[in-house]
Amino acid sequence: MNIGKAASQSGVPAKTIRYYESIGLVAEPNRTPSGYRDYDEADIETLKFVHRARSLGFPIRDVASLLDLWRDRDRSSAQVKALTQRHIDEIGQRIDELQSIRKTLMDLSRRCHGDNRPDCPILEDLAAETRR
Amino acid sequence: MNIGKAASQSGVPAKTIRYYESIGLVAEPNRTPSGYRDYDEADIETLKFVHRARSLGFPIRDVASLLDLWRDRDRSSAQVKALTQRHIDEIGQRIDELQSIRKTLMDLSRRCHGDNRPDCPILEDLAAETRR
DNA sequence: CCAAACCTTACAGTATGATAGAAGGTTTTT
DNA sequence: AAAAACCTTCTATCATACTGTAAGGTTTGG
Repeated sequence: MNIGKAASQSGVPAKTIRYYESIGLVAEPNRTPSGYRDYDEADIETLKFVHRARSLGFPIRDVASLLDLWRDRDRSSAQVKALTQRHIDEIGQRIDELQSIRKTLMDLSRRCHGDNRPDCPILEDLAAETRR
Repeated sequence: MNIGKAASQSGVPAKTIRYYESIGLVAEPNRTPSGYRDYDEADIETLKFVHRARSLGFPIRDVASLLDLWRDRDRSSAQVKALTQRHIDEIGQRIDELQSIRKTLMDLSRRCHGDNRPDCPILEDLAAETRR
């Protein structure tokens, strides 16, 4: 299966597959006599795995770890769970941060008339308030 | 006031001040006879404004707009409010996305024993499930 | 008076993860 | 057989926002 087919089967664009190969995230596939990359079913499963892990926001480094664990028949589920928990925690922190920012903005926005007059607490606060 | 002082007063690192100048976000300040950047109080206020807007997650492009509005005595508060609302919406979308990912991960994690056994629904799902 | 601690510009590199384009070879379709 | 649609490698660029480094000039403190 050539890279175009592998791309449509796995959901990972051909360009991105080559990129993943170049950074060592996925192994180099076999080649046809003419030099085309030749993917088998196992390769496609790997690409799908990577695609799903990325879509869940795992950074490339973590995807590499997950792939290693996936392939390691002696892994403990605790290792996988720990990695996942770390990622969950990081996402939680990002959410908290964004919510705090959003709340501040909404407070500011609520106090702004939003009409034709120029006075605006949003700008006033950006200009003067000492926050955090 | 030289750039080091301006940096400590405003909270924006000297390097970053020069960067902001280079992209046109802030104006070029006066120079001393020897060529040093020379900042006055108004410059510092501008830098503080930028610093606060950035800390609220406004992208540089939006900070530029806010600065323009801040300086425009004829602005309408509606313009500022609209810009802020857009930013609030964007943050809301990012939060929703992260929460959805987090929920999926927590569901997976809950089903994983997290012990010494190798079987792990997290990996199984990454390998096989067709999601979204 | 001289060394430390500033400052200057210019260029390159970091982080993160791709994506685009060029030049040229291969396969498939008509 | 020719054209369309692939594929190859290599290099560069995007987005976003800085940060680091080198080479050299200026100011400040003891």
